[in-house]
Amino acid sequence: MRESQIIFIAGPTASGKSAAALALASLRDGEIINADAMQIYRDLRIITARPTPEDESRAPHRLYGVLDGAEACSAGRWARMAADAVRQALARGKAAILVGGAGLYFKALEDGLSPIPDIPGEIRGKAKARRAAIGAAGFRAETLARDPKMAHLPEGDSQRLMRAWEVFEATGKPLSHFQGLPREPLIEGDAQKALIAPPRETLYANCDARAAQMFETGALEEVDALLARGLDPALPIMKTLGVPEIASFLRGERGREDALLALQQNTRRFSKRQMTWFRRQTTDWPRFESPKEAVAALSP
RNA sequence: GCCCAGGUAGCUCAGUUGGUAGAGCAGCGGACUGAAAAUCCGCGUGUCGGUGGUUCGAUUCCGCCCCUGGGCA
Repeated sequence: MRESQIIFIAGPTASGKSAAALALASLRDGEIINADAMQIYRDLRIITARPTPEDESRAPHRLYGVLDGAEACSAGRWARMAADAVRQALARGKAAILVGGAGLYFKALEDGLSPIPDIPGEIRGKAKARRAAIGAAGFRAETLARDPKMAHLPEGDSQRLMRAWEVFEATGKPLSHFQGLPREPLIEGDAQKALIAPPRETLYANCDARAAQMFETGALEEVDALLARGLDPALPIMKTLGVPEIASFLRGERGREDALLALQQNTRRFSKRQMTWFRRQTTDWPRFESPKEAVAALSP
């Protein structure tokens, strides 16, 4: 019996996932599919640590830089695109190697998401305006009136409260109603999984070094170009790690060194959050301290 | 060498008229169903420089020592 042709490689930022995927792609004759929330946008190659054009040419890479920054991706949209990419790879007789740091994305693909109708974009603005008008506490109360099962959400969790508010606004039914419906996995069969979880010290050192390197290799120019587009600041791409930090430097609000330190710190915090997710949510994934070990374990 | 000011959490500091201490930042833990590189929630982690003394009790008062900064020589 041969191993699964679907492979999941997850890990926090700067853990060496991309290199592991590339190594595996040649060993397993696979196509690499992005499972990262920001590398999907084409505007920010450097700051999202997307594989270089040379690396991308060494094996098929899917879902990298396929969306314009003016678009908003989502876990659901990604999962549908990823499911297609997996099917296509398998149809070509290739392994599908999904790599990324977005735990929710893997979960969405593997378990499926509840069947919730698409919510029109305008409703988001409506929710935002409503919250601004009646305040955080009032907005939470109004949302709980629409969906009492959201009571576990603190008033500060604007995003989840707005989501619940929006779903009711658009469908007339509580979000929890939809969440109670069965979910359908978007892929067939089990995937082979590997979590790359380097020791914290190593991980943090990698985060720091990589951020410094980004500053030396065009990160500032890249963000400058993004800002020049004048996109809606609420778009996901505008919240990419490094964009706010570098933007404030470009505006003259802080020094370059200060911006770098902030990016390094925020990157470390991000990787810590990712590790919390993986540690708690992917308990059944085999873990490896280095990309090398993960590759070895997944090799044919 | 002398004088002065300090030595309290990883950092910057507050404080205790004597009852073993608390803020900010940093850090750590956690939640997570279409914004997830997002959005939130929680948690002081400490030989109060060292050592003697006074005291029922010293981080606090006193002596000596060590260290740091400034001044005078």
